[in-house]
Amino acid sequence: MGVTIYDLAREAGVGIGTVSRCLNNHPNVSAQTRTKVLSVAKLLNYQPHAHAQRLASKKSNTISTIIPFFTNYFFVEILQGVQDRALELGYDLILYGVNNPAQAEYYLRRSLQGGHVDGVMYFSMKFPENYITKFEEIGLPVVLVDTFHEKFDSIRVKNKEGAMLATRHLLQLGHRGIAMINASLDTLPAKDRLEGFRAALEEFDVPFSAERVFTATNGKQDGFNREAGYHSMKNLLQASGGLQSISAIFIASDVQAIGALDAAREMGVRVPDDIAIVSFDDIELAEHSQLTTMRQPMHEMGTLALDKLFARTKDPKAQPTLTEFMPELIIRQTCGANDASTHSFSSSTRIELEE
Amino acid sequence: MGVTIYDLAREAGVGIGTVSRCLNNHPNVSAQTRTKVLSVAKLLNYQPHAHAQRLASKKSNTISTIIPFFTNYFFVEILQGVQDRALELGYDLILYGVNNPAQAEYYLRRSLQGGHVDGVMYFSMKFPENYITKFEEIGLPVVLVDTFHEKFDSIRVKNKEGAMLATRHLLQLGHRGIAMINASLDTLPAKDRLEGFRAALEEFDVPFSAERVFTATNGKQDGFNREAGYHSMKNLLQASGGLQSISAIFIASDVQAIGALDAAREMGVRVPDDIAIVSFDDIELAEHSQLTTMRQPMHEMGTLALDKLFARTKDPKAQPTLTEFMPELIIRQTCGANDASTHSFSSSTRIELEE
DNA sequence: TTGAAAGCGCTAACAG
DNA sequence: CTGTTAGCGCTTTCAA
Repeated sequence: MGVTIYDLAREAGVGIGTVSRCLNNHPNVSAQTRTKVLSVAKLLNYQPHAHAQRLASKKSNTISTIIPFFTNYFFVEILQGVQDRALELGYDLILYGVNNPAQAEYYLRRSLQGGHVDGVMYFSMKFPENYITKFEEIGLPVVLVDTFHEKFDSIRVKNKEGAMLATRHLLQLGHRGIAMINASLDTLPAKDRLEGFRAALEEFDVPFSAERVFTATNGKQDGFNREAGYHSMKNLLQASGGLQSISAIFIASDVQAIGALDAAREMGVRVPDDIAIVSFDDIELAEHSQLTTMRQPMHEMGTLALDKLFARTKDPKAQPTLTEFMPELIIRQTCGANDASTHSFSSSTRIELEE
Repeated sequence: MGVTIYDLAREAGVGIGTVSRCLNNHPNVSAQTRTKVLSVAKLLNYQPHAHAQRLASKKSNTISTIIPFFTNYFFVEILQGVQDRALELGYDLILYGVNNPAQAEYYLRRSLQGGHVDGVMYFSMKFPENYITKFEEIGLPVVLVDTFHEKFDSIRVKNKEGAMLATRHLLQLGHRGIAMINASLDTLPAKDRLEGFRAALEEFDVPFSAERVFTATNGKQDGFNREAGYHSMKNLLQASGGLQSISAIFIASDVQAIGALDAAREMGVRVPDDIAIVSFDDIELAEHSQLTTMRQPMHEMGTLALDKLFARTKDPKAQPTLTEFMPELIIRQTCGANDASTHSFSSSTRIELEE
């Protein structure tokens, strides 16, 4: 069934070592034998056995991506970047979608399996401490995307600063009754964005009130989804005080904002007339919903993640790196600042931080 | 660096064969040695080497998914189904996102590589004829999703019938000037949906006019995306006649419809008052945009696809199967049939984003 | 029930 | 430049 290098060797009248050299473009082969072997290989439609190669060479050319709810479009857009670079570099991408914390550990364990993958990309979740040393011992590269740990290469967005920009924008438009719709504080981005929200309020001497932070607790999910946004918005609008005291909301992600818009529409609340909204991410659909939002360079984050992983396989001992992107305020309709003269307050500069 | 079965064998004082048997739950081992070996394995934190297993057992427990533009949410939702089942069955999922036809063949070739994967899931695209025999010869299982070939197991939706239902709905609402926004006819779904559109018109004795079928030709993509929908809608609205003669549109997918809504809003055209819309897919966001659309059971299609692949590895000689789902009309706001709405959303107008 | 040994298909070191 | 040989870590006979 399978053509092996032994077949090629016999057919071409050479040894298997030579065949291997020809196939792998090793230097020390005469042009003549190379042509010969290659033509025989084509003739017999030879296909190398992936796992034999991997066993012998100790390289899998595969990386795993561990992603919470990859149905969240934020991840899809990052994945597209990863995928594009993976194609160039000849990597296979294993997709591990996580639906609860236990699953994340399962996939981590699976990735740890001897030689299974050459590296792991871990998204948005807090990396479990008890796995840190395991990865260090094995020497399996890890890149963290949208989250952080000092032991590993990390890529993320300046969430706190972004949240400040977003909230500040609302404040500058004159709003003072500002609420926040957030996701689970178990995730780093949610925590940082809350901090930024708070810091911006303080800047403007607006007292922070925990009662104005709404987080939908829909089961085990992290809250970065449309439903959670929908429910948070309902809660917000029904809260005592409600629209009396609140005129603007900072929402932790676009998908949540989309859900929030649905809730608002249902309850006859107009955006931005009755309530202004700024969110975070700038997924493709943000434009459709005319969301004013903080843009993250998702595609670039994806390609960079793979580059970092690749670099680390080359130099495992290097210091962990951290790349932080500054999100950019994209003004559309939901914030109520229609004058299109100002399109952005900050440029998405990229900041390299070596530790 | 890696703990092997030799280490376990030495430590437990048995042979490697016995170790292997214990690890794989083979019957013929004494309970005593099994416990012993297993405890040693735990102690040494043994992790089997994936590729050695795969080389020896000739099974990879991996399948590849070849998907056009997987950023299209339709695929994301199917993938979620595939992923859920893959977890249960212990399969790894390789993600191959295709951006042009040549890439599809590349990934097909890659999947064909000896033992690389146990099966291939091929989405929505026409399966290249010259690869049919290659897969048959190798005996590598293929499942087609959202496309069809008699040689392979296929899963799809009754596109023609679905398109007829959609168009008929518009006709029954009294519309006669009905246009269609379609995607590239290189894809089976687009072809079938056009056929259904046409057939429904004929039923009602409405003459079909090719000029009323709009397909945006944005480069190499298949047209099932938001931008294509946007441009098609612009073309439609600017076409001679335009709104004079057209009062309703059947759009080949939700993502295109979302783009079309953007174009309509931009040009001050109200949906459904000025023009009614019915689309296809019922992705999660269809509800957000209140699209009347044809629902496809995407998650179920995903799990079924993996089941079929699994079944085929068990019985490679079985006749190829075809499973067809009948799409279901979901009535929301864009078609203008508000009274019949199946959802509890208020019939108030869309979010007010116009300036 | 168990140990020993023969591969799985390939890479890479080592002689020639 | 090329053939031979020894693994890579595991599964699976085949005897014992």
